[in-house]
Amino acid sequence: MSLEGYEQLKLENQLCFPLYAAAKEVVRKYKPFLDEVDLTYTQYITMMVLWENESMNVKELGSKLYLDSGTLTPLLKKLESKGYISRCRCKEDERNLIIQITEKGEALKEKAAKIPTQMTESWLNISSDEVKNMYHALYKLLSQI
Amino acid sequence: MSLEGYEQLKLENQLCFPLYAAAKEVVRKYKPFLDEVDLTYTQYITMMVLWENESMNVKELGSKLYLDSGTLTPLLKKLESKGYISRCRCKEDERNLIIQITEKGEALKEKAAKIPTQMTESWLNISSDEVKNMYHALYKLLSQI
DNA sequence: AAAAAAACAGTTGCACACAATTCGATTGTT
DNA sequence: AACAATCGAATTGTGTGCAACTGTTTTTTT
Repeated sequence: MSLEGYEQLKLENQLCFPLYAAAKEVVRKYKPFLDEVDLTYTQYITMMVLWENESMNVKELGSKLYLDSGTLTPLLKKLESKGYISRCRCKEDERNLIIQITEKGEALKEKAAKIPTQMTESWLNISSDEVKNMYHALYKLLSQI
Repeated sequence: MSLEGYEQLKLENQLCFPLYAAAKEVVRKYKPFLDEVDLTYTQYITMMVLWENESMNVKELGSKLYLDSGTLTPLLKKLESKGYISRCRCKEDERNLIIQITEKGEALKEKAAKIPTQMTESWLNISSDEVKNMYHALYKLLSQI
């Protein structure tokens, strides 16, 4: 893709744009399913990490999610107010805030388990090879940033 | 990718997550270059559309950018206050707001032309085949949503 | 032990993003 | 012509997302 003059400045010649737009549209596609479990997309991926990990601090959570405390602090308070997680200072090192799933949060896992299936059903037209290739390319890109 | 039980609920088994994370990180990567021309990423892609199209209304702009008036109205006011665009009601149909590039906005194009090159230089490790494949897969995904 | 540096969560300020609603202008229908 | 329906932009409210900064706690240096 080496283009002359202003060609590179065209929206359709940039990889970043479809990446940006597709990410947004996919998140939007999740909304009706997420509404049923009363989670936003960001809250949902946060819960996914916590369903896998008994206990984490904000820093660890942020590095998995590519989010910082500025985003996570209010989001975690919201999840706490919904009763899905608990937030408490680590006794050994008071700088850390330990996030843990509550019973109610654990119970949500069952309802949420349907979501990935519902989503994949809604874009069946993309071949599983394409999904795999995109998946690997995206993780490669992520690792290089 | 047909997985049993809760396997599908793991972050690393979902395509949406690397898509979401990579899009954010790429936008973040743009920031230092965009700072030099005093544009945010969203303002930048808006200007790209306007550099290609003399005159557009908000609706048309939104459909190219996958954005609605709730996002665009304040953003366009900002670009107007910076002097890069003009906003005025269409005389034939007062419902439409016509957006046009100003001379100052046109002049910005030259400075902005460097950005795509600077960006591609910063992730040279991704092969151009991978970029092409990802590009097509993303547009296919977008077209199906 | 005291001072400096680092680590971590929280806060602030700004800029999206989108759903839902409102408002004015235009078009379609009777 | 009068009314209803539609259209396009703007507004409102909520939730991110990030840079920069703050305050507290811990670690490292001196």
